Amino acid sequence: MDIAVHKEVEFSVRQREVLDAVLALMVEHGDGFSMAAVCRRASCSKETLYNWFGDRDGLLTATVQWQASKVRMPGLDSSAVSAESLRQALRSFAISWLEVITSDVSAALNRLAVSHAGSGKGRLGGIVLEHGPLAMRRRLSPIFEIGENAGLLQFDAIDLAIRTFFGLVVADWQIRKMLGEAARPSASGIEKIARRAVDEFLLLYGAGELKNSKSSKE
Amino acid sequence: MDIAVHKEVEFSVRQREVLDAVLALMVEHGDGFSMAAVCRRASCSKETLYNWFGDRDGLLTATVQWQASKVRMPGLDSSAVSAESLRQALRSFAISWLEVITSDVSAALNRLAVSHAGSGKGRLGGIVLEHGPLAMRRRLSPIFEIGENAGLLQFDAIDLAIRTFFGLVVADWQIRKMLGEAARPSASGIEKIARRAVDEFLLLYGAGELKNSKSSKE
DNA sequence: TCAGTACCGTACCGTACGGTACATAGCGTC
DNA sequence: GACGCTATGTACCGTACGGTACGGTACTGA
Repeated sequence: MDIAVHKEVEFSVRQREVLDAVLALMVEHGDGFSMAAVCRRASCSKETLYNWFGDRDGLLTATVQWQASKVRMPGLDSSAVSAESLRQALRSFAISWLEVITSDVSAALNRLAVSHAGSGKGRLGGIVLEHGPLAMRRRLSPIFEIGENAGLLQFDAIDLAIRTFFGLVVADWQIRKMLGEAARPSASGIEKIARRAVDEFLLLYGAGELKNSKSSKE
Repeated sequence: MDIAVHKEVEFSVRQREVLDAVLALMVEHGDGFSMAAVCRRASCSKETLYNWFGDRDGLLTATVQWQASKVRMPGLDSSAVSAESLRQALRSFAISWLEVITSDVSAALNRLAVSHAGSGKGRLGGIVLEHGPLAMRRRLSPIFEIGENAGLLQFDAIDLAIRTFFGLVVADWQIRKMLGEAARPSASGIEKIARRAVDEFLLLYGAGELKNSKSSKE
């Protein structure tokens, strides 16, 4: 699952400015912006654009990678894991994830990737898949294993448990956001959603003291 | 929630042929097909196309509605509901839903709607949202209420329960499909997924004899 | 001072596409 | 057989966009 190339691309300051301009345009117009519009927005010339990124697809790819490189996810310290720290880790993971997928930038990126995957035009779909659902699985895996080894989680197959976690957290938020339903839950709303999702998840897969223990109000 | 207009549109046989051609093109090329391509595929003239559907957006809208009108979902007879019949209803609902969202046609449609929602171009996003997640909620609602009245289900808020059901069933299948991950679960695979999702759901929201009762192998 | 480099701004080219106009053909009706 | 109706096929127009070319400018380093 980790065979995909994680080419770490470095961009200059100026290039990052350009890519941020592209991100802004994506949020505003989806795929419907021209290279000329990028130049206007970023105050750069077309030639520079083509020198740096090759063609339009290259520019979009770079933009996706640039955005992906910004996203970081919380981890879990394996040395001192307790019922509460595990619950907290899952919860903040869920919060981060919900914040990402309901953000305008992420929605725009996902829209772009999805439509490119449909046109079979490039690797954008693969890249976003790699940095989206698959990255979530990769990052969640060690946390789950730590939990299992500590006797706090119990599952037959880690893949299925992770998928369940994904489903409980994301539910229909992502697809509704992508389909243009404007409202994004507030910060406290997201926290509530995450809390509930984690509680439900632990009802299903918690073990020992985590099972059936309601979340603390902290 | 039911305020949206369900304009039942009738199409002639010939028009349906054209719309099916559009569907096929969508599956193959996403949004990247021309009106001329539609004409070639359907052996009709541009003028006819524009007479019938107004413009490109109208054609796409009609196509989405035509496809949506094809999808039907299983219901539940409220008179004789038992633990087993409710479980079965949920299960076949889950199976139908999974079959729909992992189909190529649905993926193509969702891609289109999603990218149009991003460009703010039309009502496609709203239409698909209406016939997708929101339709699922609408159709699931009465089933849940029947279950609650029969003492088979127990939830604090029906909306949240439905969202949980959605999450457990759909999980990451839809987004991965939309992002171009080719593999679609087999029929028996889908059944397994549905069975597991319903089991998990009933662990969380089942009451009485449904709670903690593992699913029968039927 | 001058060459080299990196970038900006803009004009330009080819093409593809949405949409329109028109000429033509099948077909039912009187 | 003349008519309206509907649909096909094709030729055409305007435009928008991807991509290229080129002149001009600022900076760097010898």
